[in-house]
Amino acid sequence: MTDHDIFAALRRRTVAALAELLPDLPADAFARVQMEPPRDPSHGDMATNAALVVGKLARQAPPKLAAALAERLAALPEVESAAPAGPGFVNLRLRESFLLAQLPVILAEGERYGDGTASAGRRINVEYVSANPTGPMHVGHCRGAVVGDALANLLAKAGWAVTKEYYINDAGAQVQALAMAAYWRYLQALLDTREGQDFAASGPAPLRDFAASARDREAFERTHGIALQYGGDYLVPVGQALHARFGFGLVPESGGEPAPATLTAIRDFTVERMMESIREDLAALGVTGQHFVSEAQLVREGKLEQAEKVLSYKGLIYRGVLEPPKGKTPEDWEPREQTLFRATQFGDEVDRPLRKSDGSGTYFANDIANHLHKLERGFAELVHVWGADHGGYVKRMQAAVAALSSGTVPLDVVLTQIVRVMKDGEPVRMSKRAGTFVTLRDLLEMVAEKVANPGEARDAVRFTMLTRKSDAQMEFDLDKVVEQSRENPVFYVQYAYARCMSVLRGAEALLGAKATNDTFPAVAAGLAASPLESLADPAELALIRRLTTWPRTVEAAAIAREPHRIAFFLHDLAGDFHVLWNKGRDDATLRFIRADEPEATRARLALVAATGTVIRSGLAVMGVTPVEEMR
RNA sequence: GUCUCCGUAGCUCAGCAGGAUAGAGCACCAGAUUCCUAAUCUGGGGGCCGUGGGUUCGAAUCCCGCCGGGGACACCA
Repeated sequence: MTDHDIFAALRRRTVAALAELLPDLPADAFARVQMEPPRDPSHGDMATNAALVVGKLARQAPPKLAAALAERLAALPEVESAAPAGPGFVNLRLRESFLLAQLPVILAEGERYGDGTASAGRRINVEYVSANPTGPMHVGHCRGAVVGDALANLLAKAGWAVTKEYYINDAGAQVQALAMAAYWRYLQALLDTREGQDFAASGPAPLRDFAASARDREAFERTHGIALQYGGDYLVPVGQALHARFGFGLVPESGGEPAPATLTAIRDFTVERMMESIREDLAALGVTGQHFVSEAQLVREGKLEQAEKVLSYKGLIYRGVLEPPKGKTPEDWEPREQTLFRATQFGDEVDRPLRKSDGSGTYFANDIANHLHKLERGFAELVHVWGADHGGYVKRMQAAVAALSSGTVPLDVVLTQIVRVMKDGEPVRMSKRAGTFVTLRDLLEMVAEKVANPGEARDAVRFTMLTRKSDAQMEFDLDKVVEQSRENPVFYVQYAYARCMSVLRGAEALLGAKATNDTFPAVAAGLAASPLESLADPAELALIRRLTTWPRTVEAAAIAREPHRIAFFLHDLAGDFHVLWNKGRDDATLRFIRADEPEATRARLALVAATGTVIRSGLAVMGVTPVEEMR
């Protein structure tokens, strides 16, 4: 429904009026016409740049055109007055009745208010998190998860048909290294058993020494001639699980390394366990409903070869030797003939290799396969949320998607910057589990220690992660996220909603129902027919004006792929509501519930319910639960 | 060296796909608060939007060059 967006509605009327004034102009001449709230409220409720934008094409002086346009707009039923201003703006003042009429619209539509149709239901694939299944998720993943999830929700609200996706990097060297580390932990688990100890004491010599080396990391690495990449404790339970599942069955018969098939079994088992743990972490964050795509499976299905074929058919693949990167040549650089993709034809700096010297695909090649897979499923737009350290990867991926789709499918990449977790003014670095970084679980637990329940911690984390533009670095202050004060936007917004609920609870007799989160939609809908004429205070009208900007906020944020705007909008909205609440403290006639004025009370309840509706709607996008009561 | 993101009030950050006098919170200053909806409220000071050009009726916003900071830069993912 775009007609609940009164800015869009009046923009259409403006364009129509303009088209009548200037019948010779082509329709696309009005593309840049905007209708927006003016910065300065004294300019009115809305302003349009229409005369400025088309003045040149129409060979008319903007101020003159603005005057003519204003005359027409003033005649509209929604408009109280219209006046040309400045270099060619037209300022509109809306009829109060028209503004007030938006409240029943909001109340009737409920949380659907703000839903968009501009995207016409285009299918969009939003891939996020995609943490390697080699360890626990850390705070960086956490931010990506929250941003991605909120962005997906936002796009869905704005009218896209959204698929949330998680790409599992379960092929390649890193999961091989993971398998070795899990194998090491498995041997350790064996040694912790009676049988294992007996074996280590009296088994066949080479095998015994080999197994016993697992007690010590360095000895294990020496014996196997490898360096363990994943030494974190989180694999200890995996080792135990491997033992429980396979008993002694994974120990190679003659010492030596485990057979490839054994290692594969270990790898699959371990990846599965890691993914389970990641899913648990995501669920704790409230991130669910993702579609999981396995890199290994794409490789097995030959998606890589298919992708190569497509590109090859388009003449975009060749054998060649790359120049060393300028300014910083790796020490072991040597000229090497490789299978290359002509990424430079699509705006990348250099052509990119698709095959390693052993013939297997590079990560990039597999990722191309992943994107072919997406395109085959019919997505019209693709979005990724990546950590900023992958910024250098954006161009080549966009080049690949442009090549595969012949430029018909855009790929947008949202980069999220580093999160520094702060506690008592100091950065928190260490993790009990992973040794080097703060895990997502650590973060949730640290926040949960300070609040009543895990849900509250999840909400605080999600909201806070969205209080910065995603490509700006962020400090996550553990002391502030749970602080109950105006300084904390999470609290500030939640408190506004709680106050809305508090008012509605206080009006139970009048509403004939008790207001709770569950009954809220019915209560709000029931207020849609309230008489509203008594709403006239500037603070009340300011709040209504804010509410009417919700649809355009959703649309703009979705197009810009910037979910943080929802958090800022809610903060502003909460601010308007708190102002009104505070006025009621000074002036009893502005209190929401007035025993002597049932009509005025119903009108204010309608306003309160509309405010609550939009807050709920915004929180839903962010994946945050509204709190109906605060104590 | 190349690419990329960033540079806005003392601090932390917004700035709505170029728009009219650049905003918020904190901090600072000055008031209010026996009653009322105080996990406070009202008001105020404070910025050549890093810098130099360009495009435009109009630039914090778009383009180019500098300065300063983060990140990434052949078979790793």
